Amino acid sequence: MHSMVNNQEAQAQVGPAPRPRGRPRSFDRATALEKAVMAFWQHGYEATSVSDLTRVMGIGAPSLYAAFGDKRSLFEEAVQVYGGTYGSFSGRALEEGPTARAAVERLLREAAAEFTDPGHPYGCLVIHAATNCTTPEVEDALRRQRNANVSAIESRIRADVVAGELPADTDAGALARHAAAVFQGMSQQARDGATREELEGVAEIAMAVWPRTGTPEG
Amino acid sequence: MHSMVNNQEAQAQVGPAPRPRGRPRSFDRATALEKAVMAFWQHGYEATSVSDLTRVMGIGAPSLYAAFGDKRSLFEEAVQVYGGTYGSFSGRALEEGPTARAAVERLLREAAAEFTDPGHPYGCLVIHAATNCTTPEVEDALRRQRNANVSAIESRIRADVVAGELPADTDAGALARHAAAVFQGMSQQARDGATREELEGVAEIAMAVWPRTGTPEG
DNA sequence: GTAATTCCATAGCGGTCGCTATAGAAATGA
DNA sequence: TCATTTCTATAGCGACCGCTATGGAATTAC
Repeated sequence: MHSMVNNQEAQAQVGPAPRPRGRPRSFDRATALEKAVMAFWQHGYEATSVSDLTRVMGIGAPSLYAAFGDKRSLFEEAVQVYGGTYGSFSGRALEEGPTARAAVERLLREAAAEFTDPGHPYGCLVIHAATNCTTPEVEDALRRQRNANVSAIESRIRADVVAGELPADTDAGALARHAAAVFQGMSQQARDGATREELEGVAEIAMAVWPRTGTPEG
Repeated sequence: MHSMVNNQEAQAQVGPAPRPRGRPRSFDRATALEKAVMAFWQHGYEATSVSDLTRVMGIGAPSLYAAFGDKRSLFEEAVQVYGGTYGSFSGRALEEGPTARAAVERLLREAAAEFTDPGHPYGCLVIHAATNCTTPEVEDALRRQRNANVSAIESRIRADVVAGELPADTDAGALARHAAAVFQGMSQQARDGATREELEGVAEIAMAVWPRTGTPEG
């Protein structure tokens, strides 16, 4: 009974959704979740109390637990929403960029804009929301995600090396780690008050380190 | 009576230190403070409870409050100790480097070693210890310190520009912010498990962006 | 030795944490 | 309308938070 998940949410899009008996939920789940994303994004996992969450989500504590399980599940779901919306630009940049260089350049340039967008908290949720966290599982989950992003950049670079787009002696791991460090540093700078233009300057400077071969310009 | 500071610590090195009456403290203040530095460094300000502190410092709560005021004062003192020891390399690098380029190169290279030293927590206390902090004064204090470091790098670069060591059109602010972003990103990477060698690779790549004039090589 | 002083350990303060039992209100199918 | 179902709000659980009053032990000056 304790760890029982509300199977109402679990089985999405199965059949014509037979109207459940009894009183329906009086708040919009997605809207409330979006509010939770913002709270976690701004204050981090632990510094955002359930009391804070119920206030910004506009619901009572029992409703929160009925709809989202517990605080940790809500956070995990919030991270997932973030990754599918505000944070999706990074994956898109790496996938759609014609070259690794173009992909990373787009990654950093869009990060400058995204990290300083006044429409939401500054910086990257994945980078900051689980730092100084007394729940190791939560901290580790986001750490794994960050390291996976580094690996994704490295894979993109490695693909360009084998394709001859980058020199054969390119240190893909180091180059990827450098890009990730700049990315993460930009997020920190955004939190510390840097403007979009300033971060774009950082991105531009960082891109100067890339080796140029393959398509000789001019 | 409440905000009374122990004037025993306040007036240091004034006269031959007349032995205070009563039972002397039975623990070494500096040693206990060092333990607090480590705890705050590893877990951050809020995630380190007074209970954690008394345990690692090996003293009772009343002793802690008598010797250090309150948790926040202890943290501020810990930050000061950090800045004068483990974190002092950054200031030294900027002061002692013959050129801005050499200074930043030394800054990043020593950061790679310092951030991954197995003898203490990874990364930089100033960067991480006050993130996701519900006490704005604490968070702001470290933010100001980080931004002051960016300004220090910028000043060092600007000095080289006026000295002709760097091109006149050098964007000192952007170059400084880039170095700071790499520095902060390296700290994050260290926390996420990057090795010293990996961070040295990042530092080396990052240094490739620097313009070269003044002393033409060869 | 004696009195004065300061240490420290225990125990507990009010407050907040994440979480939940309870029960009344609201919306359902019949 | 009625009985059923599920919502929500209040209130409170035990645990921990930062912090401190109390009192006995330890060390001092005399």
